[in-house]
Amino acid sequence: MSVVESLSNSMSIEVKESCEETAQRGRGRPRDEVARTRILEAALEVLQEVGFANTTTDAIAERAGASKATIYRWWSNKAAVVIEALRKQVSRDTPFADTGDLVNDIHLQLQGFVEFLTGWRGRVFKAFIAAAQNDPAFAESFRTDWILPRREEAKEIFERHKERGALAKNVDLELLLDAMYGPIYFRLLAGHGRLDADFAKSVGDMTIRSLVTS
Amino acid sequence: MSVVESLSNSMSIEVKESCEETAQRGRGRPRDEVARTRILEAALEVLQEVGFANTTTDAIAERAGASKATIYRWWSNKAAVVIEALRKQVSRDTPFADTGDLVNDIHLQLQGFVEFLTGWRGRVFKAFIAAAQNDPAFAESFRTDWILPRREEAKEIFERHKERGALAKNVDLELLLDAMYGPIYFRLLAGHGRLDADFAKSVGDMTIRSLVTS
Amino acid sequence: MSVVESLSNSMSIEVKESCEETAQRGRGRPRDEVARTRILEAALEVLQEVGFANTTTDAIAERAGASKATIYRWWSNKAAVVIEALRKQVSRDTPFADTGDLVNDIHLQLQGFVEFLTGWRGRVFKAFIAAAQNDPAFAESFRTDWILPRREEAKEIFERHKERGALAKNVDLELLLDAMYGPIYFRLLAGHGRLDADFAKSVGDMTIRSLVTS
Amino acid sequence: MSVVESLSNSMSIEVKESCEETAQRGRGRPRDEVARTRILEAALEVLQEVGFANTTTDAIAERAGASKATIYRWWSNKAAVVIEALRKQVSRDTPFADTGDLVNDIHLQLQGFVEFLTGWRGRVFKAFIAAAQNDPAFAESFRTDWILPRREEAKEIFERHKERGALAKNVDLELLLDAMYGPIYFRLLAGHGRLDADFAKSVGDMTIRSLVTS
DNA sequence: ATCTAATCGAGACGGTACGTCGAGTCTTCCC
DNA sequence: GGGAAGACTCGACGTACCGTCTCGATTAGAT
Repeated sequence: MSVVESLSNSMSIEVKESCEETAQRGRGRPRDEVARTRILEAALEVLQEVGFANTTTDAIAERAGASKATIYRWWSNKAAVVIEALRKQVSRDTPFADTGDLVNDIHLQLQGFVEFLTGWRGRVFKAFIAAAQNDPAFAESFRTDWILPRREEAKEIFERHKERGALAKNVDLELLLDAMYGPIYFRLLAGHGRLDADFAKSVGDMTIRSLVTS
Repeated sequence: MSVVESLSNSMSIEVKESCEETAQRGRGRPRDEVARTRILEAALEVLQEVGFANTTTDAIAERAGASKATIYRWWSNKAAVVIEALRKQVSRDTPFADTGDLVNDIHLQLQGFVEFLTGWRGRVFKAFIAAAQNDPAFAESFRTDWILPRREEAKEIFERHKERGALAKNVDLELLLDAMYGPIYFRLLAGHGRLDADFAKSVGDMTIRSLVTS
Repeated sequence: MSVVESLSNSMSIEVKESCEETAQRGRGRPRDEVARTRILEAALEVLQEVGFANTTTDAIAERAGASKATIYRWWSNKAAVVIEALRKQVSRDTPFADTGDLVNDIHLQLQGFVEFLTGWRGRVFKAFIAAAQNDPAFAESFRTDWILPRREEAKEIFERHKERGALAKNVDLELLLDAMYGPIYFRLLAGHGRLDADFAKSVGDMTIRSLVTS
Repeated sequence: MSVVESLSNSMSIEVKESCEETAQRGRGRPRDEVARTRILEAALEVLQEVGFANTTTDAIAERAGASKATIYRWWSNKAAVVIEALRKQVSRDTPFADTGDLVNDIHLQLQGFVEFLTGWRGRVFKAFIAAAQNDPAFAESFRTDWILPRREEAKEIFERHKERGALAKNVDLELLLDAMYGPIYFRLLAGHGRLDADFAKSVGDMTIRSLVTS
């Protein structure tokens, strides 16, 4: 069983497909957008079923009813296909809780995130993070499109808690968010312990304790 | 089959056998500990030079002056060798701090870990985590040969702090460790913020605050 | 899976496709007949230089400028390649005589076979037979890829002699072939007597005598 | 599944074990003759069960309750052990038939030989012949100890038939014997057709036909 | 109504690494 | 010093996957 797959994806991945590209269409047969879609769907299915390491381009091609040549014509390598497939799936989860009560917000948010990770989206999300470790361009996208917007959303809410006095002004929000999410990411990726509602509760409690004393 | 090897954290080539090791020594030629050490060292060198993805068992074997068969006799696959090699080095270069002072221990440990992650070993470590997400066998090795032994090491020290009364008896050590390491893993993998001594200090402070109130 | 390939005894690199070959040509890149030829030639060269026991698939692949995968796509194992390579050469250098005269055909064929066995290919052939005794898979290849095709070739010619009336209809061709080749195999393997043109002549004479009276 | 095993047995095989060797016994523990016997018996058993190609020294050692070192101390390689083990088993079969009637003698002899080959001794005999192809020393022994004595025996009987006038004086007995045994050896080793009483009968008939007309 | 060029499915190809297996050697302890 | 146990080096095996390539068949815009 092969373990490594991330050879030379240091180069940027061509994913952008702007609509106006059809304008410059030359003479020949136009790109088959159906095939493209089938390939991405197939990639996601295979990925979910067997994991990244056991995902082969042959398997994707076969399931998509496409040929490997078609895959490699449009994506530079296996990782690029899978990553583009993942990108669409990991887009949205529940918005940050905003009940007006700090303790409640934290607990609800952690509960929701753990729920999101438990289930098939968790598997995909793990693959998503893994992919980001191997490809700088994808890592950038991971931060910009996923991590940062969600942190901004959370920080806005925490800012309101600060204004209400529920949260001390001098609390480092970056650190607070790391304290909340870090342990959950850790268990997700290292798998050394259960990742369930109880754990979410404990992490929330601990986070809150570290705040109250400050 | 994974190779559990939490017997001796001795840093050198000592063939010294502790009492319980003589028990399992039957007849026949004993395991060549020198070869074992050479293999781990070679793995580390290859890892450093060509990166995780380009590390091959043949290269390790050749550099170690050992045969592939010997590698596969003692480690279930390439991943296991590489993981153990790196973990050994960490245990050696960054043993869990044991100064007798809880606060100090936590800070020192986090400083050491962040330092470890800054540099080429950090890149390798990220590759490990990525690989673990993709391949169940690798994930198992990663947990068994890296995560769990390190945690055991830390928990023993915390247990002593509990006995001394520096730490409340009812503290959940698993949770404590997640609180310490989680934020660091998070920044390592998501890259949304700096991963330096200051951050380590902040995480340590926060962890300790959450303990004092409990 | 053994590769039956009794289609074209063409001695060169012709990619010419006969009528029934187009039938099995589906879509996709067609088999590279040049590579196939190169592999068989390389096998023969390696065989000659280092002997059967020291012939490796890697060596054949490298010399042929092919990949091992290609070899194993078309031949079930090393033995099959080597057997086919040698058999092809024999069919080419020593095609079954077809002069129209039965007596002549038999004598020429036995002369050619004895000549073949005298020299390096005789040594290789002995190694083949030895290997066939020890390994069922090899034995199967040896029968399918060597013995049977050669016998079919001969039987076709004998059938024509039957139609011309030179050979009685009730002659058992299997037995006839055993009578011709058996004594030669016997001396080759047991080495109890000379294996030369005189012997071939004598065996031919004796075989013919046994036919005339029948 | 490995096919080849005959690497470097071109060197002569040390088998001689004269009884007076015990006289020159030195200081240490004397050779364990029981172990030697066990090894040879084990070799024969393994050989019969799995064939030469699948016979491993480990398997022999394990079954014999011996160690590989002991095997290699007394035999130069795997072939040497197996050959010595075989040598004793293939020693005797039925003596050449001598009924006074030439036709009868030939048929009886061929029947007996085919019977001998059918059954477990046939398997061993095949391995015996195969071994002779790879080792000159063993080939010599095969000829001297097995082939030639039996041919002499047969020739004596045929000489008496000549004196009685049942056989023409000018018949080449060597050739006659090759005609009788060759086809049987051929089928035994190439396995392209049945090797049974019917075949023996046919070969006998054919041999006799070739004689009568001469 | 062709011609021409880009695209598609299929699948063979060179290459690289994998993990396994067997041969024959060596090292320890036991007798 | 022989023998059992078993770890070691060496080298070939056959497999798997990657990314490239070459076919014949499609599919439009250009001529």
